[in-house]
Amino acid sequence: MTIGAVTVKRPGPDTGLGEFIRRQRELGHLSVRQLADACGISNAYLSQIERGYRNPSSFVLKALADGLEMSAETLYAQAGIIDPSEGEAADVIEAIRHDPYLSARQREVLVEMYESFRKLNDTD
Amino acid sequence: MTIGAVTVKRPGPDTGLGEFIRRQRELGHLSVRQLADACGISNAYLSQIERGYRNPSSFVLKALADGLEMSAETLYAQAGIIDPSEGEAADVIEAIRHDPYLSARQREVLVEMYESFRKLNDTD
DNA sequence: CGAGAGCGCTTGCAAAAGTAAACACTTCTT
DNA sequence: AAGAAGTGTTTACTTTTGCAAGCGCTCTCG
Repeated sequence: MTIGAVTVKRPGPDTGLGEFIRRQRELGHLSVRQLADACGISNAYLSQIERGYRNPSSFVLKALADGLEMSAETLYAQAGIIDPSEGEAADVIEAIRHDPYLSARQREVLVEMYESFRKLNDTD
Repeated sequence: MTIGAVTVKRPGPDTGLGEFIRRQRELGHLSVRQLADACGISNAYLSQIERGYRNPSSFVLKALADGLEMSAETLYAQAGIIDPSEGEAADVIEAIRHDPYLSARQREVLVEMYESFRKLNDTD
């Protein structure tokens, strides 16, 4: 929320998961209603989740992972619901480097594209 | 439940998860109260979960996984909350899909590029 | 200037989660 | 036999989830 020139952090308790969801949604250029519809939940509820006022059930979490087109595990790790060590978020660059079916040139292209995406997201 | 000589399946809807939890609990020789205490939930509630009358939140599910000393993933897979295949192969696609810093669209682009590379290499 | 459509957010309520305190039953002890 | 302590289950209750409907705001279009 913005008041005057200052962005104020809202009170909602423990917004770790909510902020993560919001960031993912914004990266996908989706409105609250669009993502909520895609997940089959109400926009009101999604808004509350993102600001940490509601604590989604496992089913809603699953729907959110699907709606965000991401692994449910990644979302659960963010929610602190599984240990990050379980189903470790594998490093993309490492995986590309170790893939025996790619050429050196192809590996280079993929890594560069991945890194440029990451850089783009930083400046959003 | 047993009536006469016949074991009758109780009405509770969709007992897949509940039956799994009960089996695991019995394998560990724990009573309902013991497991419930270990999980920080009420014994009444655990009883209801096992018989499919309640639908535990993600936090309760996590607590149950801990109480049963099993991977949360395994339990979530049983609950139908994650795809059982998730979290196994740490190949490039998995790594991309797990990366929390990419947008859905970016993940899609990277996966498509990777797959087209693989396809190209097949016909060599 | 309206009118309409989009945005995120608030409110009030129905439905479900989750608990405390019982119940009925078995088993072991005195 | 009576009591204590264990088992799983039921009931009555409070709290939280999740939604429909609306609010206030901004932006675009005729």
